[in-house]
Amino acid sequence: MPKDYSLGAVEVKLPPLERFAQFLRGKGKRLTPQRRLIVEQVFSHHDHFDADELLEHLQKRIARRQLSRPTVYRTLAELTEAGLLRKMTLDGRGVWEHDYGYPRHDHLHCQVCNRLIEFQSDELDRLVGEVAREYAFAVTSHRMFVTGICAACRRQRSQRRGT
Amino acid sequence: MPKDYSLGAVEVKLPPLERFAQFLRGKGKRLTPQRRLIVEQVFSHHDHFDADELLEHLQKRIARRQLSRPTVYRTLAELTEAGLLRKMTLDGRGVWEHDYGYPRHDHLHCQVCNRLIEFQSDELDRLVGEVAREYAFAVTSHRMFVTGICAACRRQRSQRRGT
DNA sequence: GTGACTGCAAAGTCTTTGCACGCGG
DNA sequence: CCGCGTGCAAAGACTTTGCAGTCAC
Repeated sequence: MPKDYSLGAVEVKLPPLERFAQFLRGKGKRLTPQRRLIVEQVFSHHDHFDADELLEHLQKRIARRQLSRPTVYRTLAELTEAGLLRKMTLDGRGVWEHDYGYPRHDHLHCQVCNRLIEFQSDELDRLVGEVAREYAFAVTSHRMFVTGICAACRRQRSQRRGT
Repeated sequence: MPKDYSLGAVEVKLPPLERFAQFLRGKGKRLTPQRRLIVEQVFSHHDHFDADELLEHLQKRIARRQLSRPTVYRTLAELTEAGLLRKMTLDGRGVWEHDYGYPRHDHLHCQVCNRLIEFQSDELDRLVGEVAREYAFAVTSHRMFVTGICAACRRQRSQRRGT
């Protein structure tokens, strides 16, 4: 039987927005309409996104002058600090993904369609620990990106070639 | 016996400069003093570096107006295209490392001293292949960064704490 | 000699910051 | 009503590009 690399779920006590509200309160910060809007959009579906994509989606929902680019960056930083999001860098630009309520995972990155496919491997985590032990290295986290061509793009390519 | 995660060597037919000269000739390009200088500096020792560090080192060797920042970027791109260097992105800035004559490897990244420690794991490579097969994903390459605190920095920290 | 290469200056891309007004708690 | 948060404009960090003179071949 092939191993299962798909992702399970993680128990979560609070919805993201409430968790964020809690975090903000603890810091004497405020839950503004802008912050609320961003959290709702971000957690409305599971996806990876950059600041531009997020801003674009949000500006379909509201008037432009209710949400600016700096606020998007500022709020994404806060959500990351709060542990709701995880930030990574792809081709030199920031990309965020869900962290809160989402299990540890790594990524296959399709260089054709740019899609990120998530997978989980306990064996990989174990291996990281093993290597780290060898170097007396205290692991905080790890990031693995496998670059290549995804199944869908491979199919399209072979069709175009007529093979 | 603990496994060996250190790096071996790779057979190389030509010194880096000659290999680059070959590459340039094949493209109708020229081996200028600037390109020669950069290759010599880059391959004078094994290290990771960004454009600034490289330029700084080079400007100790020559007058400033003999080597500009754009030329550094342009040459690094050519060396990468030629397969002599590999480029990665760390905290949003470009970092290059030797590729030609150097085996595949992954990195431990110390978040205190910023050092990159290289390690090699066949098991990791095997695991990547296994996951990719599961997703019918055609692997081009992979990048793994383990973030944490290296042995040296851990020692310093415990000394400062008096433990 | 000629077209590739260079330095310079300027532009580009993505992200962050200074500031004065506005509003959440 | 205090001071955090916002949008705006501008600055910043890093990298790339246009151009005219220069040089490798």
